[in-house]
Amino acid sequence: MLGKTTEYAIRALVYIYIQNMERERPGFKEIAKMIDSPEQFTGKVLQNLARAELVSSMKGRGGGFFFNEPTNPITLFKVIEAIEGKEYFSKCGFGLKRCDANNPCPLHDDYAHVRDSFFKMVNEKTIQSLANKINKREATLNRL
Amino acid sequence: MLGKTTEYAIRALVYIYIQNMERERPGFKEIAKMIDSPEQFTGKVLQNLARAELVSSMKGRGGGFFFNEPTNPITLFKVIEAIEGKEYFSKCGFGLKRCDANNPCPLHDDYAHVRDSFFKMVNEKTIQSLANKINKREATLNRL
DNA sequence: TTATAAAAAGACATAGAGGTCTTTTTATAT
DNA sequence: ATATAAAAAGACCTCTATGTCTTTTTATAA
Ligand code: FES
Ligand code: FES
Repeated sequence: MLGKTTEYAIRALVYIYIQNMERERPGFKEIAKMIDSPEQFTGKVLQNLARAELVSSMKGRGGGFFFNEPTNPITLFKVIEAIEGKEYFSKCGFGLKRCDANNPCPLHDDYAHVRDSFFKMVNEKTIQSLANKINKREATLNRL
Repeated sequence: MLGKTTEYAIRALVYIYIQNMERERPGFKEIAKMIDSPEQFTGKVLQNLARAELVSSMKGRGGGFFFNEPTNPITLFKVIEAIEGKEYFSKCGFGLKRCDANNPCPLHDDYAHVRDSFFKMVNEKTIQSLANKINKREATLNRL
């Protein structure tokens, strides 16, 4: 459903948050290793996230990526929006120019339901909630 | 969610089915016009669908695309499978190599639910059922 | 104040999706 | 038989997602 870029972004932010809890500021090479993503490309993705102010970074010795605290919870939607664009959850599933409930495509009723539950989910889940699941060993960050 | 190619494919098949009910065998130029898709590319997509035996075609004067009757209902899943590949509904939403409920990613429970309702939908909806909605004027094929 | 370690930046490369153009094949009507 | 109309095929093209390589900037430690 989501592009690889967005997947890397979410996993990277979760890892950064976990490390921040240990008072660490990981760099992109370490992050890429831990989330199993291409190193340089992960750097680029993090640059974009920093520009979008979803994460902070410091250059130089001892630098790396981190969240300013207190951090407002970052929903997955914010990450998706920043990378895939604002229209991601309003497109017609049948491919029409616009989704319009008043002049629907033949898929509209069912598709809109699925799309909206996806939308609901990414608005409920946050980088922080995913990180907590991993810290409680209820879920895994990677499959190395 | 779905690629443009798949969207064209579904709309094209629906249009062909509607025309077949009127004893017509539309060609790809007519189809592309009616579903508002790029002409030549739509031809290619239909070639692939014909190879996958989701539709039949006849060359030569009076030729075009059609369904052999009696046609088994074609689920949207069959179309998606033919174009996007078999893994479309089994991927991990967090980007891990495999989705595994026994060693889940932190998104698994919620993502799998959304993914499975999408899967259920595309297995219930058929080219025929969408075409019928359009014929009953309950939905539109295009937005010209 | 110099060396070092880190992100930022920019140029480039690759693959796949999406799309166009031209030629070939084939069925039908005349 | 010949002209015509249609899909099939194949060679391209373009754009976007994804990914790599090299250089620059900047903060810190020694
Ligand atoms: S009109 Fe197609 S999904 Fe709403
Ligand atoms: S393990 Fe990630 S969705 Fe199932």
